[in-house]
Amino acid sequence: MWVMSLRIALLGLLTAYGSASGYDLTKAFERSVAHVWQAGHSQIYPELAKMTADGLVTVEAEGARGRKIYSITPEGREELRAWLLGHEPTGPARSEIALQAFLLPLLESGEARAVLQRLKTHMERRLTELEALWEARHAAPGLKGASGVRFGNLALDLGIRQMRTTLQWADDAIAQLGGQT
Amino acid sequence: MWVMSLRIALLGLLTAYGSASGYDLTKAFERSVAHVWQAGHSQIYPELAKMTADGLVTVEAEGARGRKIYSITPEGREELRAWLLGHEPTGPARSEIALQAFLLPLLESGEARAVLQRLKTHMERRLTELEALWEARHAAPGLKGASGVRFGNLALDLGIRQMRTTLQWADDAIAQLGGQT
DNA sequence: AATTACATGTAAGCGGTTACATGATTGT
DNA sequence: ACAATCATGTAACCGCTTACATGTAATT
Repeated sequence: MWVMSLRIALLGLLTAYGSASGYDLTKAFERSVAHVWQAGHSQIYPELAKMTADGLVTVEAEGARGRKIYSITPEGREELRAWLLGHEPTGPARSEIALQAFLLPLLESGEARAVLQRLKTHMERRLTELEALWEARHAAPGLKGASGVRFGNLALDLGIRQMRTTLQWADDAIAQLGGQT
Repeated sequence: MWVMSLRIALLGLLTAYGSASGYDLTKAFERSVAHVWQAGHSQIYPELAKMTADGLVTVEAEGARGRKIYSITPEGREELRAWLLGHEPTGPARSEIALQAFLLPLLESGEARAVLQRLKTHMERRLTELEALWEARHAAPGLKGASGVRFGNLALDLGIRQMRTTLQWADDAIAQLGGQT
């Protein structure tokens, strides 16, 4: 039962925004958490319903177009707090890049180099996106959290660093292959 | 349809080992790929059955205790090759650490620091394990791939680098929090 | 009038985890 | 005899993706 991270992400967003509809949360997901976790509306709506049943959120009001406005309850706040303070991250994230890295020696070195090169191009594009986001955040005022740090900046920093590390790894791997052809 | 990475991992292992039973593959998973991808026997046995039906592997022989020995077919080899050469890695891996990082500003800085510290301890332990594995691999002769590189070394290198990066990030995040208390 | 954006849901199917279930062989 | 390991499978449940389905309000 203790993975349930969609729940946690939603509680986090509700804490940050105060109150929001399922639609708002879906959009907020796309804009922010999406770099770290994905979820579509078809997953979010039923989850909000379950969370309402579990008393973690409530329907505060119903607006135009059937819009339901949710807010977090004290129980929800407690659940979020408990997760943040007590959650032990489970085993290594399953990463397709890592799997590709694992299997790469099965290719001959010329092909392996081509794969790494393609991977690099892909990652460079992503890195540029993340860096642009970073710049934008440091120019415009953002959503503030309890400790005054902008919401999501730490995660963005982590993402950028990991991308750079992976790029460096790809470079070194290519260099190594080159020496063994 | 194009995620299917368990299939790919199994084909990769079968290529490396030549032939193996479902049991062997399950054990091999635990020992090697597990740092990158997890799968239990309850997933592997049915998948091998499906792969047999799809002509990617064949039951080469049946040994003692109902042991079925699988080997890869030319079609299987082709499938693996196509994936390695052609697979575009999809969006960012969903990582629990990253989600925690994202939500961390919702805690007050003392608590956030404690969470980061716990995360660090956890990651330091994992890093030590990975480094021990690295040392072991450089001492003992390992499984060799087509290009002469030891199978899985590239992935292990990537894992170690990412772990170090994440540790550095945690240190810097703690330092930042310290300055804001 | 037509299109876009808002807004909410359900259903099918897949991948993955945990637990259940069974039995043979080897080592102590 | 008993335990551990070998060896294979099934069932229930959950999380996630894709697609289906419906309707309202604002914009052009």
